[in-house]
Amino acid sequence: MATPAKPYKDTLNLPVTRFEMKANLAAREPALQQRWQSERLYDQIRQARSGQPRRVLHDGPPYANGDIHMGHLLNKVLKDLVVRYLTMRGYDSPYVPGWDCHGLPIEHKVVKDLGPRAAALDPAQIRDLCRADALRWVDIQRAQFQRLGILGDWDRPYLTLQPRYEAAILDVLADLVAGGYVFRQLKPIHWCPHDRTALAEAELEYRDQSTPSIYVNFPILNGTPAAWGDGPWHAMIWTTTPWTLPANVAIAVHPELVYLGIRYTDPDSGSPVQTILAADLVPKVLALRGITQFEELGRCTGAELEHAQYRHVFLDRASPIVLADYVTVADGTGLVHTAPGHGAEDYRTGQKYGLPTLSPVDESGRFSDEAPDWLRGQQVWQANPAIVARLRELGWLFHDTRFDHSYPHCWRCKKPVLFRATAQWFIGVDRDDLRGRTRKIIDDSVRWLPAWGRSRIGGMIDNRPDWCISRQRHWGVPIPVLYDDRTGEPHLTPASVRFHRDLFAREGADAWYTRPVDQLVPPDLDPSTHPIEHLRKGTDILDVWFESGSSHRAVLAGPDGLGFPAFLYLEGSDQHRGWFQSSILTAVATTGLAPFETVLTHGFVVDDKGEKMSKSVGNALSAVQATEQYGADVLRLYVASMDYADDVRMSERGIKESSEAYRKIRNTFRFLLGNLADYADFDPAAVHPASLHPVDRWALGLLNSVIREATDAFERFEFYRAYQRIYHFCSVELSSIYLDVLKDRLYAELPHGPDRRAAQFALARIHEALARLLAPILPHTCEEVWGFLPDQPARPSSVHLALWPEPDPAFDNPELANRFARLLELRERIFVALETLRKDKAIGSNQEAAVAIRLTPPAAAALQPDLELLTTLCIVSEITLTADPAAAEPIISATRSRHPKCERCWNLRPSVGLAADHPTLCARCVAVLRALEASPQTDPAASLSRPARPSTTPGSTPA
RNA sequence: GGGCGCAUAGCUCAGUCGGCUAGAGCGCACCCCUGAUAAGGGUGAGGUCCGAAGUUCGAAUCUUCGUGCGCCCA
Repeated sequence: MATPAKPYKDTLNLPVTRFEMKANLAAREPALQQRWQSERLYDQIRQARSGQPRRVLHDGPPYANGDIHMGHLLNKVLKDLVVRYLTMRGYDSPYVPGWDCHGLPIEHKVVKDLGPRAAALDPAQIRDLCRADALRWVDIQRAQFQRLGILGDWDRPYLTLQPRYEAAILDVLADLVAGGYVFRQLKPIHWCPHDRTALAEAELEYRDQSTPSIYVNFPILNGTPAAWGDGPWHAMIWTTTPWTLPANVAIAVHPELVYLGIRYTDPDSGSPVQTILAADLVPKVLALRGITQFEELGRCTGAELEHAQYRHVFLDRASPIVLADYVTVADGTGLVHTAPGHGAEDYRTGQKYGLPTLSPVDESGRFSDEAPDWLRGQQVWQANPAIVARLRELGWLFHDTRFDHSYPHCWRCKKPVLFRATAQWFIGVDRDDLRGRTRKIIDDSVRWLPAWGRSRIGGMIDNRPDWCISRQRHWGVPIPVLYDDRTGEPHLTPASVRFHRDLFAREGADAWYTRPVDQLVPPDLDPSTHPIEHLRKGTDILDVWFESGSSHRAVLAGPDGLGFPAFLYLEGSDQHRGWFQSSILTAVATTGLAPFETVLTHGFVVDDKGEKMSKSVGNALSAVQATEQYGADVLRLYVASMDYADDVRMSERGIKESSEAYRKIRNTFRFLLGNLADYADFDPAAVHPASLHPVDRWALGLLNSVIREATDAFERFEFYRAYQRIYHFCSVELSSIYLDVLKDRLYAELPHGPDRRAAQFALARIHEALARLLAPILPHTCEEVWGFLPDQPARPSSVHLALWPEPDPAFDNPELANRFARLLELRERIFVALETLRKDKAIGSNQEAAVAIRLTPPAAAALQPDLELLTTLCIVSEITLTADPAAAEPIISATRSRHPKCERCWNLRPSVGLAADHPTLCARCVAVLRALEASPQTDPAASLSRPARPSTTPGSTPA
């Protein structure tokens, strides 16, 4: 290939490598992943780390539904960075991925797809369809995670639908029952009277509806401020659901709102009425009846009305006025009719004040026997007029009109739903002071990263209500309760739950649906008092948060577990409310310990404007598509580059920028490899430390600091710090300084000579350390690079079996580092001078320049010994130094060198032309050529193309 | 509406205890090289440190109140 014009080019040691500049990750990564799989890399790593100290990152299970999105990508890549780092640090760090397989979204979708046919299927058949759907998504998501290069036990994941997992859930439940935490209580839920079924929030469709709107005066018995004078006083409420009035047990006011006690004259009867209204609403409410005049008899805050008593408008019942901060003056009267059996907020208030939860409505939406005679059997909607008429007749009705508002309807039959109290199962968070004990463990025994995670989850634990663990669905783990249909009495004991646990372990939770009752009777249920013919199976399943919250039992605990507690849980910050909380509650209640030592959270993926990604807005990036287009390593680098403690901005442009950074790193590796192709020919140990140039020792000292800082960053899970440091090293310290400076030595010196070998020694060490440092972030690229390193007996076959790099104290040299810092500062000033020269077209490359520096005499004396080093660092032909007392600041001037240019090394040297046999070369190049001619074994072409590893780089044939 | 957070250059990040003209890399513009070549090198332009008020000799940094955005709850 040598052109006659440049015969000397063939005598240079130019870079040679088969490591391609073009990454082609879309094709290369899947091939590598295939290789890892067939070589069973994960198992090899497990074996290699067997017996080492364990550090387990316990995977929080994603929901098995839909393609993975950027949030999954962020989460799983962060986990992988941790696991790979721990593994390289020598820990036994298994990673068992999991999936959350039960729950409403899958069941809802399955039922929806079935349409009318769903009604004909029994629960077991629905469950079969749900299982098939969940498993299908597990397979899809598994492939998508693997495509990202996530290292884990993908052949043996944990699934919440596995019998062994379902058994573990009941194991936890049994312990909670034994601990006295589990109880049954009425709670209002959305209920469709047409379909006679419970509905989840996600199954409601809100649409506008016209309802009654009535204002009712409740007679107050006592408790109004004394200054307001004698009664009779009233409290005026507003409601759009008259049918819930039979369940009224309180009237809620806002503690800080101002209320007025007023007297107005009823336009119909002409008699005066004294009632209470929120001050802001008095004129508006009175205007409904055309009343413009009223008398203010007193005012007070809502807080002063607390505990006042009133009498129900048509029942013989006294109830209190209570405080609730959700009361507003947006609508109504500022006094809220409260029926805990018919509303979520009302229920919470009822719990707070110990009020009864009344719900005299049956499953078809008719008033039950608990309702007054005159309502019994009526559909609640149809009873509204009767109730209004009764209020009018009794004189309590202030006003009656209509109101249009958004009201929930059933997704299936499209009819309005109601809130109806039903018996639900709970975990009492105040039983045995579970709340307080959990709070103490949160405060004292868990490390939260970032630290505010503690106050976040702590506040949630402090304020959370009892945990309702029952759901009226089919796709989940049944609460194994047997009811006596004569009394409704439930049987749920530690022994009974453990009996069903063992059954589920053998047959899965399906047994509950497929086996007849007589095969489900636990040994502690006495058939003489509870005859089998009177037993019926409970139809509730467990809250899926209870399932995933039991993963510490299913995956960590026990002889086959990964180890309890886990070293780390790592999820999005929404899990303070979700998985972290359900996990710590169940773990504290059953073991007294937190299931994790450290909890690390990340923010959410948002778009380039910082707003959340959503399909409907159209700003969501596809994780699957991005991986295909740019490659997993590019996206992994992107994730590693950002501080994930806060929200993480991701955009197409960001990925492109990450892609650029990737190319820079890849090219740095490529240059290193290109200059190490013949490195296998000699023993690095044979390179004498004294042969290293100062710049080599400087670079190796820098490498030490890179290793230390990256290690420190990984230890703190601050991957972006490691990224910034490593990237800066590649881009600035290597590419633009060290490697640039090294080119003359690498290309022009004798191939096996000490100067070139010294450089290669440094490059090899840098290369190896970089490959390891970047292996967690760029597992594919580093594995590829690893295959190009010269073979050594001690090196593992995969970089992922290798250990994390260690700094070599022999290269720590602060004095040298300081010297270089000063020289590099001077170098920058020189470059500014060269730039002027270049603009003037006086020079092209730095090699053509001659630099003159004037310094004060002491400064000049200090620089003198490093003058040659500075010349090398600047890649100029010569630098002259003059002492000048006037040069307070360095005075730098540059010209084109007057020496001729060496045709081989392109330096401008006075020695060019001195040798008669090589009239266009400098003395150094002449000497190198003569040495090459004298030593027959050094054929640079053959040497440079020798493959580093025969297996991956088949030898090229010397020309 | 409440709880927990975040806000420094177009992007990703530094900025110690309150103390120099607020830094780096990328990107961008311009230039060089053509022996890392769909590479490589250089120079340069980019900042209302989210806003306002306060504390202080001095605030990106501390305090308060806002604004925007996120998660969770209502």
